[in-house]
Amino acid sequence: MHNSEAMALSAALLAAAGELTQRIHAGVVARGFEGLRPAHGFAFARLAPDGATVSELAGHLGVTKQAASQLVEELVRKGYVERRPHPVDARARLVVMTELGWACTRAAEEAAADAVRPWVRQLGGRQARALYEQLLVIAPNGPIRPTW
Amino acid sequence: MHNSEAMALSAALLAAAGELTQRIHAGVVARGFEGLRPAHGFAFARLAPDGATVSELAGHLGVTKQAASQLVEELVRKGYVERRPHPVDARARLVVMTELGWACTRAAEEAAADAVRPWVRQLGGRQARALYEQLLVIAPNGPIRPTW
DNA sequence: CACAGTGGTCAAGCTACTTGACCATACAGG
DNA sequence: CCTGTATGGTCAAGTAGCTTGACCACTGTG
Repeated sequence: MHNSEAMALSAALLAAAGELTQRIHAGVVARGFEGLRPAHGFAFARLAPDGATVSELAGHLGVTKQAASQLVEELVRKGYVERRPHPVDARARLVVMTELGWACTRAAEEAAADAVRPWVRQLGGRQARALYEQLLVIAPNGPIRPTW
Repeated sequence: MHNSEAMALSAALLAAAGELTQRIHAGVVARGFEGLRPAHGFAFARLAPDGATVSELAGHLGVTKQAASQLVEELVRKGYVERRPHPVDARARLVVMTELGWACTRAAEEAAADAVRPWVRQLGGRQARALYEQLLVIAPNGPIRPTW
């Protein structure tokens, strides 16, 4: 694969990621969840299983813990998450999603499905799954960096 | 494809794009081009063939023309591009790359090739090309949005 | 030749991030 | 059992890159 092709692949990857982000965000807004940014969705993805601390969130988002703390504060104010005392570490606070947060996550999943659907139609289900698996191979579970 | 899978695909796509951006940027810096951000590379990609106007650049980057103008001003100050009178429209100014700009672009292509190489090794050349072509299908030539 | 549309820049404001300082708690070593 | 260092979290202030708004130069159509 030549240098120029590598560059073209990068551009295509970035364009696809940007468009997808935009579509999901638009879908979430259309479902009535306002005042949120894509970065909040990435935070939800990390919080969803069992909650997380601010520091873990910061690592996941690729920002400082101060920035993550501000983001959490904003989500608390809007009712999507709440801070609870950490069960085993009295320094830490476990951030968990509220029912509203879960509802927003479900909306995001629906929006993601809507956004991906035309791709599946164009590629076919088999190739769409191949795309997914290829992406998993090359980016196992790295941090998601909302800002470049 | 279920909702949760669509979300996972999105996350994988975003993680891959973010990691790739970071690697290319690091490679460019390592080759001696400092004071640049990834967004500048996306600008170069649009300027490379025949130059472009500020408005075209703004459309490509998904920002206002004021922001694009500031970005161009910065690149001019650092010697990567220069503004020339537009050949057919006296209102417009054609932004073209200098020799330094071309050198930086070549460095970025090398860095992109370095970043993509491990993926090609893991996936195999055949699947890597398939990945590229799948991405072209789903994101033909949309704008690149550096910031979310 | 009037006038709406477009290309570009200047200026001011906003927002999400950063760095720096600080406190509370954890934990390992004397 | 202290003491020193590391870690989790927040407060405060500064910053970078974007936005909106205003404006001028030029285009092109009626």
